[in-house]
Amino acid sequence: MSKRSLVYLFKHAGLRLGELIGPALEPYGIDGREFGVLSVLAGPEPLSQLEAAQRLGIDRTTMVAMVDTLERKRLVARRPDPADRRRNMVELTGHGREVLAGAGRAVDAAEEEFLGPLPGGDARALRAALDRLIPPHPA
Amino acid sequence: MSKRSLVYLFKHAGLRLGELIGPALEPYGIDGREFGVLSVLAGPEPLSQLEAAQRLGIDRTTMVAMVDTLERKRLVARRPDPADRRRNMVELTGHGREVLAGAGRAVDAAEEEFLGPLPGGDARALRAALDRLIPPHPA
DNA sequence: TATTGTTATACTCTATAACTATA
DNA sequence: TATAGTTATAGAGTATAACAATA
Repeated sequence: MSKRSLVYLFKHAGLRLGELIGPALEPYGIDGREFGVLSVLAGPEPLSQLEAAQRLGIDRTTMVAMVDTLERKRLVARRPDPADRRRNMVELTGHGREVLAGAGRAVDAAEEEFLGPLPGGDARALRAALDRLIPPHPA
Repeated sequence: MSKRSLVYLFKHAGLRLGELIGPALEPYGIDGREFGVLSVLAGPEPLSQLEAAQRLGIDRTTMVAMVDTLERKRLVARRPDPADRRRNMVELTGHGREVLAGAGRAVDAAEEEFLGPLPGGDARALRAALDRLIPPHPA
Protein backbone atom coordinates (compact mmCIF):
# COMPACT_ATOMS: atom_id res chain seq x y z
CA MET A 1 0.00 0.00 0.00
CA SER A 2 3.04 2.32 -0.10
CA LYS A 3 2.35 3.08 -3.77
CA ARG A 4 2.67 6.75 -4.59
CA SER A 5 -0.48 8.37 -5.86
CA LEU A 6 -0.90 9.30 -9.49
CA VAL A 7 -1.46 12.97 -8.61
CA TYR A 8 1.83 13.03 -6.79
CA LEU A 9 3.58 11.47 -9.76
CA PHE A 10 2.03 13.89 -12.25
CA LYS A 11 2.75 16.89 -10.08
CA HIS A 12 6.37 16.01 -9.59
CA ALA A 13 6.82 14.97 -13.20
CA GLY A 14 5.68 18.46 -14.17
CA LEU A 15 7.91 20.06 -11.55
CA ARG A 16 11.03 18.16 -12.58
CA LEU A 17 10.41 18.72 -16.25
CA GLY A 18 9.85 22.41 -15.55
CA GLU A 19 13.18 22.57 -13.77
CA LEU A 20 14.84 21.26 -16.90
CA ILE A 21 12.90 23.42 -19.33
CA GLY A 22 13.26 26.71 -17.47
CA PRO A 23 17.04 26.97 -17.75
CA ALA A 24 16.92 25.50 -21.27
CA LEU A 25 14.71 28.39 -22.39
CA GLU A 26 16.68 31.10 -20.63
CA PRO A 27 18.88 31.85 -23.67
CA TYR A 28 15.71 32.57 -25.64
CA GLY A 29 14.34 35.06 -23.15
CA ILE A 30 11.08 33.22 -22.55
CA ASP A 31 9.69 30.89 -19.90
CA GLY A 32 7.78 27.66 -20.23
CA ARG A 33 4.33 29.25 -20.30
CA GLU A 34 5.34 31.72 -22.96
CA PHE A 35 6.76 28.86 -24.99
CA GLY A 36 3.41 27.12 -24.74
CA VAL A 37 1.60 30.15 -26.11
CA LEU A 38 4.07 30.58 -28.96
CA SER A 39 3.73 26.90 -29.87
CA VAL A 40 -0.03 27.13 -30.07
CA LEU A 41 0.11 30.31 -32.13
CA ALA A 42 2.56 28.69 -34.55
CA GLY A 43 -0.13 26.29 -35.74
CA PRO A 44 -1.46 26.33 -39.30
CA GLU A 45 -4.53 28.50 -38.89
CA PRO A 46 -4.37 31.98 -37.30
CA LEU A 47 -5.90 32.15 -33.82
CA SER A 48 -7.64 34.81 -31.78
CA GLN A 49 -6.65 35.39 -28.17
CA LEU A 50 -9.67 33.45 -27.00
CA GLU A 51 -8.99 30.50 -29.28
CA ALA A 52 -5.38 30.34 -28.17
CA ALA A 53 -6.46 30.46 -24.52
CA GLN A 54 -8.92 27.61 -25.03
CA ARG A 55 -6.31 25.38 -26.64
CA LEU A 56 -4.04 25.90 -23.67
CA GLY A 57 -6.82 25.47 -21.14
CA ILE A 58 -6.19 28.87 -19.57
CA ASP A 59 -8.53 31.79 -18.97
CA ARG A 60 -8.90 34.56 -21.54
CA THR A 61 -7.93 37.13 -18.90
CA THR A 62 -4.70 35.24 -18.34
CA MET A 63 -4.07 35.26 -22.06
CA VAL A 64 -4.23 39.06 -22.13
CA ALA A 65 -1.16 39.33 -19.91
CA MET A 66 0.67 36.61 -21.83
CA VAL A 67 0.11 38.34 -25.15
CA ASP A 68 1.09 41.68 -23.59
CA THR A 69 4.41 40.19 -22.55
CA LEU A 70 5.06 38.46 -25.85
CA GLU A 71 4.15 41.60 -27.76
CA ARG A 72 6.56 43.69 -25.69
CA LYS A 73 9.23 41.16 -26.61
CA ARG A 74 8.30 41.57 -30.30
CA LEU A 75 7.56 37.86 -30.57
CA VAL A 76 3.90 38.25 -31.52
CA ALA A 77 1.65 40.97 -32.89
CA ARG A 78 -2.04 41.67 -32.34
CA ARG A 79 -4.16 42.40 -35.37
CA PRO A 80 -7.91 43.08 -35.21
CA ASP A 81 -9.92 40.55 -37.21
CA PRO A 82 -11.46 42.53 -40.14
CA ALA A 83 -14.42 40.14 -40.19
CA ASP A 84 -15.20 40.59 -36.47
CA ARG A 85 -13.53 43.55 -34.91
CA ARG A 86 -14.09 42.29 -31.39
CA ARG A 87 -11.46 39.63 -32.01
CA ASN A 88 -7.71 40.09 -31.80
CA MET A 89 -5.84 37.75 -34.09
CA VAL A 90 -2.42 37.01 -32.68
CA GLU A 91 0.38 36.08 -35.03
CA LEU A 92 4.05 35.32 -34.60
CA THR A 93 6.52 37.88 -35.88
CA GLY A 94 9.52 36.76 -37.92
CA HIS A 95 11.57 37.14 -34.80
CA GLY A 96 8.99 35.12 -32.90
CA ARG A 97 9.34 32.26 -35.37
CA GLU A 98 13.10 32.28 -35.03
CA VAL A 99 12.95 32.26 -31.25
CA LEU A 100 10.35 29.50 -31.25
CA ALA A 101 12.47 27.34 -33.54
CA GLY A 102 15.46 27.48 -31.23
CA ALA A 103 13.35 27.21 -28.10
CA GLY A 104 11.56 24.20 -29.53
CA ARG A 105 14.83 22.35 -29.96
CA ALA A 106 15.82 23.27 -26.40
CA VAL A 107 12.51 21.96 -25.04
CA ASP A 108 12.81 18.74 -27.04
CA ALA A 109 16.25 18.22 -25.57
CA ALA A 110 14.95 18.84 -22.05
CA GLU A 111 12.14 16.34 -22.59
CA GLU A 112 14.62 13.78 -23.85
CA GLU A 113 16.77 14.32 -20.81
CA PHE A 114 13.77 13.90 -18.55
CA LEU A 115 12.77 10.68 -20.31
CA GLY A 116 16.35 9.46 -20.35
CA PRO A 117 15.88 6.80 -17.66
CA LEU A 118 13.27 5.06 -19.81
CA PRO A 119 13.97 2.74 -22.74
CA GLY A 120 12.90 4.48 -25.95
CA GLY A 121 9.82 2.32 -26.39
CA ASP A 122 8.60 3.06 -22.88
CA ALA A 123 9.09 6.77 -23.43
CA ARG A 124 6.98 6.68 -26.58
CA ALA A 125 4.36 4.59 -24.80
CA LEU A 126 4.23 7.11 -21.96
CA ARG A 127 3.58 9.96 -24.32
CA ALA A 128 1.00 7.96 -26.24
CA ALA A 129 -0.84 7.03 -23.05
CA LEU A 130 -0.96 10.63 -21.85
CA ASP A 131 -2.11 11.78 -25.26
CA ARG A 132 -4.97 9.35 -25.02
CA LEU A 133 -5.91 10.36 -21.49
CA ILE A 134 -5.95 14.10 -22.17
CA PRO A 135 -8.65 15.06 -24.63
CA PRO A 136 -7.65 17.65 -27.24
CA HIS A 137 -8.56 21.30 -26.93
CA PRO A 138 -12.26 21.75 -26.07
CA ALA A 139 -13.66 22.60 -29.51
CA MET B 1 5.10 19.03 -35.33
CA SER B 2 1.66 19.47 -33.73
CA LYS B 3 2.67 17.16 -30.88
CA ARG B 4 1.62 18.47 -27.50
CA SER B 5 4.42 19.10 -25.07
CA LEU B 6 5.04 16.79 -22.16
CA VAL B 7 4.63 19.63 -19.67
CA TYR B 8 1.20 20.36 -21.08
CA LEU B 9 0.25 16.70 -20.81
CA PHE B 10 1.49 16.39 -17.22
CA LYS B 11 -0.18 19.59 -16.16
CA HIS B 12 -3.53 18.65 -17.61
CA ALA B 13 -3.27 15.07 -16.39
CA GLY B 14 -2.88 16.48 -12.89
CA LEU B 15 -5.71 18.92 -13.43
CA ARG B 16 -8.16 16.34 -14.73
CA LEU B 17 -7.26 13.83 -12.06
CA GLY B 18 -7.68 16.56 -9.44
CA GLU B 19 -11.14 17.29 -10.79
CA LEU B 20 -12.06 13.66 -10.21
CA ILE B 21 -10.42 13.35 -6.82
CA GLY B 22 -11.78 16.58 -5.32
CA PRO B 23 -15.45 15.58 -5.44
CA ALA B 24 -14.55 11.99 -4.54
CA LEU B 25 -12.98 13.21 -1.29
CA GLU B 26 -15.74 15.65 -0.40
CA PRO B 27 -17.70 13.12 1.70
CA TYR B 28 -14.57 12.67 3.82
CA GLY B 29 -14.11 16.36 4.52
CA ILE B 30 -10.60 16.57 3.12
CA ASP B 31 -9.01 17.73 -0.11
CA GLY B 32 -6.35 16.14 -2.26
CA ARG B 33 -3.42 17.76 -0.50
CA GLU B 34 -4.67 16.76 2.90
CA PHE B 35 -5.12 13.24 1.62
CA GLY B 36 -1.49 13.25 0.52
CA VAL B 37 -0.33 14.26 3.98
CA LEU B 38 -2.48 11.63 5.67
CA SER B 39 -1.16 8.95 3.33
CA VAL B 40 2.43 9.80 4.11
CA LEU B 41 1.76 9.88 7.84
CA ALA B 42 0.10 6.48 7.66
CA GLY B 43 3.42 4.85 6.80
CA PRO B 44 5.07 2.32 9.10
CA GLU B 45 7.46 4.57 11.01
CA PRO B 46 6.29 7.73 12.83
CA LEU B 47 7.31 10.96 11.10
CA SER B 48 8.12 14.45 12.25
CA GLN B 49 6.60 17.42 10.45
CA LEU B 50 9.84 17.99 8.60
CA GLU B 51 10.17 14.39 7.50
CA ALA B 52 6.60 14.33 6.24
CA ALA B 53 7.18 17.57 4.33
CA GLN B 54 10.31 16.17 2.68
CA ARG B 55 8.52 13.03 1.50
CA LEU B 56 5.86 15.17 -0.11
CA GLY B 57 8.32 17.62 -1.59
CA ILE B 58 6.73 20.60 0.12
CA ASP B 59 8.21 23.24 2.40
CA ARG B 60 8.20 22.79 6.18
CA THR B 61 6.33 26.10 6.53
CA THR B 62 3.62 24.74 4.27
CA MET B 63 3.44 21.63 6.41
CA VAL B 64 2.67 23.72 9.51
CA ALA B 65 -0.59 24.93 8.02
CA MET B 66 -1.49 21.47 6.72
CA VAL B 67 -0.98 19.88 10.15
CA ASP B 68 -2.91 22.76 11.76
CA THR B 69 -5.86 21.99 9.53
CA LEU B 70 -5.69 18.24 10.02
CA GLU B 71 -5.36 18.66 13.76
CA ARG B 72 -8.42 20.92 13.89
CA LYS B 73 -10.27 18.16 12.07
CA ARG B 74 -9.03 15.65 14.70
CA LEU B 75 -7.42 13.55 11.99
CA VAL B 76 -3.86 13.86 13.33
CA ALA B 77 -2.19 14.81 16.60
CA ARG B 78 1.12 16.50 17.29
CA ARG B 79 3.34 14.97 19.95
CA PRO B 80 6.76 16.37 20.88
CA ASP B 81 9.56 13.84 20.33
CA PRO B 82 10.88 12.98 23.83
CA ALA B 83 14.32 12.32 22.38
CA ASP B 84 14.52 15.73 20.67
CA ARG B 85 12.00 18.19 21.89
CA ARG B 86 12.44 20.44 18.88
CA ARG B 87 10.65 17.86 16.76
CA ASN B 88 6.90 17.40 16.48
CA MET B 89 5.95 13.84 15.72
CA VAL B 90 2.65 13.72 13.85
CA GLU B 91 0.45 10.67 14.12
CA LEU B 92 -2.94 9.75 12.79
CA THR B 93 -5.78 9.56 15.27
CA GLY B 94 -8.17 6.62 15.19
CA HIS B 95 -10.62 8.83 13.38
CA GLY B 96 -7.84 9.83 10.98
CA ARG B 97 -7.21 6.19 10.11
CA GLU B 98 -10.87 5.60 9.45
CA VAL B 99 -11.17 8.63 7.22
CA LEU B 100 -8.00 7.73 5.37
CA ALA B 101 -9.24 4.22 4.70
CA GLY B 102 -12.43 5.46 3.07
CA ALA B 103 -10.70 8.30 1.28
CA GLY B 104 -8.07 5.91 -0.04
CA ARG B 105 -10.74 3.78 -1.68
CA ALA B 106 -12.33 6.89 -3.16
CA VAL B 107 -9.00 8.06 -4.59
CA ASP B 108 -8.27 4.61 -6.01
CA ALA B 109 -11.64 4.68 -7.74
CA ALA B 110 -10.95 8.16 -9.14
CA GLU B 111 -7.59 7.02 -10.47
CA GLU B 112 -9.21 4.03 -12.09
CA GLU B 113 -11.79 6.24 -13.71
CA PHE B 114 -9.07 8.54 -14.99
CA LEU B 115 -7.12 5.61 -16.41
CA GLY B 116 -10.28 4.05 -17.82
CA PRO B 117 -9.52 4.88 -21.47
CA LEU B 118 -6.32 2.82 -21.28
CA PRO B 119 -6.09 -0.97 -21.52
CA GLY B 120 -5.06 -2.35 -18.11
CA GLY B 121 -1.55 -3.15 -19.21
CA ASP B 122 -0.98 0.36 -20.52
CA ALA B 123 -2.26 1.84 -17.28
CA ARG B 124 0.17 -0.23 -15.25
CA ALA B 125 2.98 0.67 -17.64
CA LEU B 126 2.16 4.37 -17.27
CA ARG B 127 2.40 4.19 -13.52
CA ALA B 128 5.60 2.16 -13.68
CA ALA B 129 7.20 4.64 -16.08
CA LEU B 130 6.32 7.62 -13.87
CA ASP B 131 7.56 5.78 -10.82
CA ARG B 132 10.87 5.30 -12.54
CA LEU B 133 11.11 8.92 -13.67
CA ILE B 134 10.34 10.45 -10.29
CA PRO B 135 13.02 9.64 -7.73
CA PRO B 136 11.76 8.69 -4.27
CA HIS B 137 11.70 11.11 -1.36
CA PRO B 138 15.04 12.95 -1.01
CA ALA B 139 16.67 10.93 1.79
C1' DT C 1 -28.42 40.55 -25.71
C1' DA C 2 -24.14 37.99 -26.33
C1' DT C 3 -19.19 37.92 -27.09
C1' DT C 4 -14.09 39.57 -27.09
C1' DG C 5 -10.83 41.88 -25.01
C1' DT C 6 -9.58 44.46 -21.03
C1' DT C 7 -8.93 45.98 -16.17
C1' DA C 8 -9.16 45.60 -11.34
C1' DT C 9 -9.37 42.62 -7.81
C1' DA C 10 -9.09 38.54 -5.01
C1' DC C 11 -7.88 33.95 -4.06
C1' DT C 12 -4.87 29.76 -3.74
C1' DC C 13 -0.67 27.77 -3.21
C1' DT C 14 3.81 28.15 -2.11
C1' DA C 15 8.24 29.94 -0.61
C1' DT C 16 11.59 33.30 1.99
C1' DA C 17 13.01 35.69 6.13
C1' DA C 18 13.01 36.21 10.78
C1' DC C 19 11.77 34.59 15.43
C1' DT C 20 11.65 30.76 19.43
C1' DA C 21 12.98 26.86 21.63
C1' DT C 22 15.74 23.45 21.79
C1' DA C 23 20.15 20.97 20.71
C1' DT D 1 26.02 27.47 15.98
C1' DA D 2 22.62 24.63 13.89
C1' DT D 3 17.96 22.67 13.54
C1' DA D 4 12.52 22.13 13.98
C1' DG D 5 8.72 24.54 14.26
C1' DT D 6 6.33 28.82 13.84
C1' DT D 7 4.81 33.37 12.07
C1' DA D 8 4.46 37.12 8.94
C1' DT D 9 4.94 38.34 4.52
C1' DA D 10 5.45 38.23 -0.38
C1' DG D 11 5.37 36.23 -4.79
C1' DA D 12 3.49 33.23 -8.58
C1' DG D 13 -0.33 31.89 -11.08
C1' DT D 14 -4.89 31.90 -11.63
C1' DA D 15 -9.80 33.13 -11.72
C1' DT D 16 -14.12 36.24 -11.03
C1' DA D 17 -16.62 40.54 -11.77
C1' DA D 18 -17.39 44.56 -14.19
C1' DC D 19 -16.72 47.52 -18.25
C1' DA D 20 -16.02 49.01 -23.38
C1' DA D 21 -16.44 47.92 -28.02
C1' DT D 22 -18.58 45.25 -31.29
C1' DA D 23 -21.78 41.89 -33.03
